[in-house]
Amino acid sequence: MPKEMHATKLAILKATERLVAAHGFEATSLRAITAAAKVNLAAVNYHFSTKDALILAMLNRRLGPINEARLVLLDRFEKEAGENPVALEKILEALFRPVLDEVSRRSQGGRDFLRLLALALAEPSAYLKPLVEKEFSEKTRRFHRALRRALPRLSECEAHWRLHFAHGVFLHTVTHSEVLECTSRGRCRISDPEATLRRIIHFCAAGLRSAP
Amino acid sequence: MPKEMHATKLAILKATERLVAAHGFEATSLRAITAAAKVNLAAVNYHFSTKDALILAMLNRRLGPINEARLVLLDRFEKEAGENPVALEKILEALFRPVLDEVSRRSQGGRDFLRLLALALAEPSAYLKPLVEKEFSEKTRRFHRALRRALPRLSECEAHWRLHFAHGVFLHTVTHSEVLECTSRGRCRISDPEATLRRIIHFCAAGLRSAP
DNA sequence: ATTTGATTCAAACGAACGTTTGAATTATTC
DNA sequence: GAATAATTCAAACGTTCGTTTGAATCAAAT
Repeated sequence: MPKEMHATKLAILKATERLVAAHGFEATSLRAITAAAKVNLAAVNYHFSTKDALILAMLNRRLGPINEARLVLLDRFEKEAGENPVALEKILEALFRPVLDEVSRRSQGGRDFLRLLALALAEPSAYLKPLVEKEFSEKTRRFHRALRRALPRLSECEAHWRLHFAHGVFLHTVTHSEVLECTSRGRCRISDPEATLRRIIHFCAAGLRSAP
Repeated sequence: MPKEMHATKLAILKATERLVAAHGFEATSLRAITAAAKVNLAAVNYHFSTKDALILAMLNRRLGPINEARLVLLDRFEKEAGENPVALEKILEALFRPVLDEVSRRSQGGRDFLRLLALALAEPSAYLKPLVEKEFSEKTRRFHRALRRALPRLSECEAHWRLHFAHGVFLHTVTHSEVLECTSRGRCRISDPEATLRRIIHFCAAGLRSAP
């Protein structure tokens, strides 16, 4: 897909990613984007029709592969487990690792991607709602089922709540890591993704396993 | 303070709260605010100088009392505990209850307030940074100290991480409750604040207590 | 009743926005 | 190499934005 994409289109997407992460959706103008991408202003409307469509294309480019990777990883763990339920820690790893992998894969711009995640979640504009719902709905269903097999004592409702909590731990940790660095006065850093992942999984597993 | 405030100023603040929660900071124009508040457009600049100052005033009006209530509640629990460390569940209650109280106190507009919280956290604009830092820094220090007394086996660094995780559980739960309602297909509702608080505290306490 | 200060108002300011246009340019196809 | 399609470009469109202005209105104090 990226091979077949025009250089202009790709440059616009990359510039959009960087600028939106830094300034937000509304505060990022098409003029700033096209200036950073060194393309003509009208190129945006030519390649993406509208600004909203550009934003959606930019988010989909990143979120699609990540959700796919999550399901692939869960598949692998389920195959490895055979008849047994997948271990709770493995389920959480399948849920969280692909995001952190995406962050560390790209030397720079890793944090940009997390900012976009936080922005898209908080954005009240209606045009992002379908994307967020798609992002959560079908993926969560698979993980919910795996979770219920791993923790059969949990009621269906309780499992939904706790999966929501686990998502909160992860999303808040990675999207607002600067808060942790600030309140700990630099003592805690998120720079090591593997250690961060281990901490998050450990915390969530304990919360998920606790007696209802 | 609200007694001494001019009716115009108050009407602007209330309208701002509602509209910003619905549409975001940038997407909410002063013209929309003043129309909803039934005041003249220039009244905003007269009473608040600038739009940014208006946003800050609106957020401070809500966040200030809540952080105060958190510390007051923690004080009370510490006094009740005497020489002993405050129970972990009490610490978490002091941290989270004041927010949910604020939500249920106002029949309507309760969810508006949570949306504002999520928006302010995600907003990349520089002018909100001081507010977010003030919101977290001094308050977190008090709760961090109480947490270390309750869980002396935790290293200082580990305590910072886990407090950050607990914040994530709470903030994501309340600010994105619609995601939970969607993924659970309506089975889980956040409408009962007391039950929600109990669930969150239970989950976080288990995660915080787990062996390092 | 008059003066003084605070508040409201209609109107306009300049700047920035997303989008459109139509010609110029480049790439592709026959 | 001519014809056709795809892309780029400078310029402008109409709108909306936050802010300012200066007169009008209201309140309080003399």
